[in-house]
Amino acid sequence: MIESAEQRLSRFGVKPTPQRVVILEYLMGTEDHPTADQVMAAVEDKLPVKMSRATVYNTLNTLHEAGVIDEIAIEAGRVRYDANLEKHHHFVNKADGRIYDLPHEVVNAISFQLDKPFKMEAYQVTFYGQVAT
Amino acid sequence: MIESAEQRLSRFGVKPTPQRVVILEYLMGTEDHPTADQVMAAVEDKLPVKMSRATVYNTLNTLHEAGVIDEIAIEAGRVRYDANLEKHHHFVNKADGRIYDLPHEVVNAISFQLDKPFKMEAYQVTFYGQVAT
DNA sequence: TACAACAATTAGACTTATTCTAAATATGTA
DNA sequence: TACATATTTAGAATAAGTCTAATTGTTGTA
Repeated sequence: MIESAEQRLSRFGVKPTPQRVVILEYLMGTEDHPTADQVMAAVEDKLPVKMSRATVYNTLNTLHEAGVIDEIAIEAGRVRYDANLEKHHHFVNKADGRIYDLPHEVVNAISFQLDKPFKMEAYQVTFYGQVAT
Repeated sequence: MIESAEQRLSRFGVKPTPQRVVILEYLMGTEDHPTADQVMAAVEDKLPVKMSRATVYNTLNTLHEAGVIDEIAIEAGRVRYDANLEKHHHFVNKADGRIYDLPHEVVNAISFQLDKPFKMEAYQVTFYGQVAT
């Protein structure tokens, strides 16, 4: 059974206000990794009253801090958001900068050695290349 | 023998103006991954006349487009620059966002399978965690 | 139900990073 | 030298994101 936006918010202890639900629903329903601007455009008509820019940014930050969504900084100059909480990697299309999620299993095995001062908690592989159309 | 900034610029077919040399020298001489602002502060006194903000940004873009330096977008909101052209990976210190270069060999082996539309040209591993002080 | 206490949202001003513009300088070549 | 081209410049403009202070919504308790 697929989790609803409300359920996900409750699971992370974030009160499900209409604004938060609408934004999270959008993020959970897209394969893209939208910027704050794109989120704002997408939810414009989803509530009786257009929500303010501050609310969109506040909400994205709140959701990110609570662990409900991920922030992606791969591209210069803007942050993108990702509701896919499964461990995964990214593929960046050099042609247009589009970012694709890759299931965690595309990396079958990785072995590395981090010495002395580095204590690794997580890692992520970013692939760059072309996506055949 | 270590390559000078001038030599590197010529190697990439970029005319070595004083401004470009000064900026590249700074980047080649630091382990950090400075932002445009940090570059600007660092080169402030290196030429008889303080160079303009536009020049710093222009130069960083020119160098990046020519392949002389890398752009790093790991952190939200600002771009960092890296004159280390060796293949390498990154370690992000969760505490302060500081980015460390890791030699390419810390990843001994990686095996992955990218199917259908993805044609990989490069990959990079980003590690997140703590750096012991 | 009524109210205090707190949480969330809002418009718009503000900040910060970066780009643009048009003029001024420098450089290279005939 | 003289012209074309490339580079640098100051400052205005843009874009992404944050802050402020006021307003609205929600919750728990008497």
